[in-house]
Amino acid sequence: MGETLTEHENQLDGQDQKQGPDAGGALYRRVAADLREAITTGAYGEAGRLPAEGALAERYGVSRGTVRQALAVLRADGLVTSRRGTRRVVLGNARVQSFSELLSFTHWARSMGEEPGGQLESLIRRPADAAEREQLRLDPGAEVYVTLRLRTLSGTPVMVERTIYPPHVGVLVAKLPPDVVSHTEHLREHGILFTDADHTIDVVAANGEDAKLLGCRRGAPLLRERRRTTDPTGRPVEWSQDRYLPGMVAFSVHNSLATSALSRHARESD
Amino acid sequence: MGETLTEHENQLDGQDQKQGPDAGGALYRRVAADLREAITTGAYGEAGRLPAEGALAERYGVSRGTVRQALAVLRADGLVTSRRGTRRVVLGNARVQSFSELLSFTHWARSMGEEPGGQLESLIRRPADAAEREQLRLDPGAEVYVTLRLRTLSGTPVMVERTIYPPHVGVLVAKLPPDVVSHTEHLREHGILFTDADHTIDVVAANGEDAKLLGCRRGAPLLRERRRTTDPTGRPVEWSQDRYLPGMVAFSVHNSLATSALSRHARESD
DNA sequence: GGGGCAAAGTTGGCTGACCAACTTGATGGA
DNA sequence: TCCATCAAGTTGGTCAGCCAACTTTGCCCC
Repeated sequence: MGETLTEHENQLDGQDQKQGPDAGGALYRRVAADLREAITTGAYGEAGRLPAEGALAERYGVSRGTVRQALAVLRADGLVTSRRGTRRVVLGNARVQSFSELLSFTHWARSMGEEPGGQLESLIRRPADAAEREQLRLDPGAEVYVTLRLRTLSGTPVMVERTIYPPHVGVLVAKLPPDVVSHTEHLREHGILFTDADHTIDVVAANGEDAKLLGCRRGAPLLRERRRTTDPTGRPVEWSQDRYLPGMVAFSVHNSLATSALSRHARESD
Repeated sequence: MGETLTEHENQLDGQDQKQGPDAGGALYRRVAADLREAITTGAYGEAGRLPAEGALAERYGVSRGTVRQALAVLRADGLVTSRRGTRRVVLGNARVQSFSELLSFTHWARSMGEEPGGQLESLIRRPADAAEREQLRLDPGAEVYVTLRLRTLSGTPVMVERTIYPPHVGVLVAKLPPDVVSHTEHLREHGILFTDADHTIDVVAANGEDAKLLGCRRGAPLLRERRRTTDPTGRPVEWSQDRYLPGMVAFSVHNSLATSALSRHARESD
């Protein structure tokens, strides 16, 4: 009971417990956000112990179940441990970005204080091949929109992005001016939402096109991320293949016995 | 109400609702396992809708809260969507492996039906440098154990593994014969548990040592995975750097607005 | 001092209940 | 026919309570 925190000590002040404009509307999200803040600023120390669930519940004026929900978020992000019988322990200062920073090159760049750029090299419409129909769950005979873009950070080329869009998304992309930086943002404003994504990360050699755009040798190694994104209803909205120059980017994941989402697997035929 | 499933229709048969020897002890884990089975075998169709939470609760004879806990697992694995107002939809057949398959080269290889091998090239004990003390949370003056191993799949070299162990783990590793395939398994039997891991994935060029062991050119691109693993108490037990030959392996992640754990970030200095 | 043991503290798991927010489909009117 | 409205169905979120399993601490006894 002798714990005295200089901050994070009162019960979610602001707006009479209504949804404040800063934090997420749900109670457990606000508790999670507050605890995350407290942890990353070192309020509990490097490997310190968190207060008990009951104590947190009392402090925030919520039920223990809500606190548990909040802590589950932090556990999934790899911020704290979680085992029966003992208090939670701070694991690390893992800064896990928002979902959008992973999906949108633009958001990611801006969050680092860099200026993102994108130049559309080509946009064509053509019938989908078998693999594309499979990935985007399209009927035989359906068409797809294929874009090729060179992405830059503060002017220097970083990544080549090849994206396949299903028709209902492609028509919107096709209407965009070629110098629009963020397709994702534009699509969101037109009601196309991105909620789930599967990522696969490996290494490939640069082909002629990659080499010309990125200014590297043909055959030079590139970090490749393939991504299939779906909307809230589960409908695929994008199938993209991004190729990064080495040394510019790395991908980070946390996984644990509790919640694992990453998997290593043998590369299937390309 | 007209749903008739040929399987997965009764209430978790076996052992009088006690923890069966096959499934996880917790009730929600068994429900999750059963639903995963049903989904991956296509019982609900490609993009079909799952039964309502209430219906599942009744079917399995558990409360709705338990069903929700089970479904949260599937949602985190990217198997189903989850939005307010409508039934859950099957997202994909994502086969997410167990935590151990990611941490242990041996487990991973065996799960693919390949024969893993490992040859210890060197094992030395020396004072930890600043970075190692930081990663493994060691006191100044502490020593570390450094291993270098060449990993093979069915005889062919695949990966070079450099692992830094803190003293309490290193002493155990040092006692192992040089041809032990799975260090992880051996350590687990001696009470060293692996529960949480942070992974960072990027590309590096092979140095002279890599080239000699893997049989590739110096400067050839390798897929690098750096991993820091901790035990249940949050204490670091390993800091490893694995370098894979390209084309042999890829990493997969699922993330969503609900649960995001992956992050892309600019590469800091090496 | 050391080892075993009991008790307190803490998280995991499960239940039942309630309301809010949202989606979908049907109904009915312009 | 088309559109607005409404009602039913469904998931999200929160609460209170209970017990089990586990860890840690401190006590007692040898």
